[in-house]
Amino acid sequence: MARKTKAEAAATREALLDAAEDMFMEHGVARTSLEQIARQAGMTRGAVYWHFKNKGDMFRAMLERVRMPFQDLVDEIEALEHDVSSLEAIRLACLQGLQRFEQHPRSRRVHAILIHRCEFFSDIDPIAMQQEIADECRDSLYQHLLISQQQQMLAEDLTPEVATDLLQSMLSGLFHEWIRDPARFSIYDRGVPLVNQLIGMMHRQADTRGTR
Amino acid sequence: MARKTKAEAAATREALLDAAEDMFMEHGVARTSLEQIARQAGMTRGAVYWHFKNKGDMFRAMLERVRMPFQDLVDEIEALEHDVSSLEAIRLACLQGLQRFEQHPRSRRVHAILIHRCEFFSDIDPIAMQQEIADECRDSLYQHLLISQQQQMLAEDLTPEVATDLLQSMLSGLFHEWIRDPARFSIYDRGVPLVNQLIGMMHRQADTRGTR
DNA sequence: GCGTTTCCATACACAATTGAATGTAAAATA
DNA sequence: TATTTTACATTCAATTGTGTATGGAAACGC
Repeated sequence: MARKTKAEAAATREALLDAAEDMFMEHGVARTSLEQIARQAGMTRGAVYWHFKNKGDMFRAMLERVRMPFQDLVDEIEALEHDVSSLEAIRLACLQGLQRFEQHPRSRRVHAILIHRCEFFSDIDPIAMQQEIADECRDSLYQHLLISQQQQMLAEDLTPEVATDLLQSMLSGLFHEWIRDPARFSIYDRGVPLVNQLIGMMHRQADTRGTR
Repeated sequence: MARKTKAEAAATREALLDAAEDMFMEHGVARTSLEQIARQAGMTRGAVYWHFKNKGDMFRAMLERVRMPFQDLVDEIEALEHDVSSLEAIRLACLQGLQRFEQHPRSRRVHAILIHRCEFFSDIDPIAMQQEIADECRDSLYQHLLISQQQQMLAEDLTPEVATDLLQSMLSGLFHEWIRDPARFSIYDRGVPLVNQLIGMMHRQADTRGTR
């Protein structure tokens, strides 16, 4: 086979990763062979083994195309409008995150694969990867909720630890329910009221809501 | 090989399922062969193919040993003490469910396998199975929260739909966080304050009582 | 323009599983 | 007790996927 331009080679690499996403999503990671991926991309296994060491290496590369740490969302919010309370920043960051998932089909697909379409294989541990993502989100949430409490924003009977667990669990559960079948409902439409309601309930009561 | 007693045969069937749990948990469903399962149980593949049609059939049998519908939990609560409000019944059923998971290692293991150790294979669709379990739980929650609202137990700004989504998402997220690595924390210890806090916040305000 | 490197196709050897076929001795059964 | 059925073990054929080795033509560096 003739050698390709650097740009062409990079394009086939992307095409291979696209094909991997397709097949992983449709048949699961374990049940798709490298041959299937190659043919889906219009190539042979030779191309796969040229660009990647093996299936695990391919999987890692696929994940690296869609990283989106939660802290980045908060940073974006605070950079955009820097006079919001930390609790409000969290709320907006959550909504922003929901919107991202809704709008980036690649991110959605890859996460769906990570969570529901793969198990152990070669030197890959998807559960540890999920753990890492969740921990990062959780730490970020906790830092900001700690500040919220110091700013007297949290309800009096609510510790930042419980608040973190609540938000983290709710977001995680919402995400899992949605990613199981994204066509079933819009994570944004269902998530917005949940985030607003929960953060509203966490807020120290200053308005007229909740009179007896 | 000598023929076994009916009781002995049933015992080897159970032993095979136990072995399957072990190997599925340790190496994932796709990466464990029927030979590995058989040897783990001290048998050969002949025994496996006698008791089960194939790996998928084995997987189904494994799941059937640990079914625990959420509605059953509520029924138990209401049978035990029949003069509690529906909101309180939900709360107690949640706590009961948490305790079950903590106490029944087999249930924990099988769910961990269903969620994190398997993907598509043969005619099995684990995601659909998770969907089924989640839907059953969700429907049950909704029915009881609807009644709670009719009994004027819910906060005025809280619809039963949002309440259902909140509780379901929170429970689902808590469960997913925990099942990813059950040794990390106790789902009961972390879950009890979450359930109490969330349901407390959902409750129509009658006094300034905190969590308990 | 020439050697070198790159990008990929083709071919091959090897291991791992699967399902089914067959064997068999003891338990059920009548 | 004679016969049938059960509960496995053993063996075999066939498939499938993997990693690697090899080849070739075009792109790249000089």
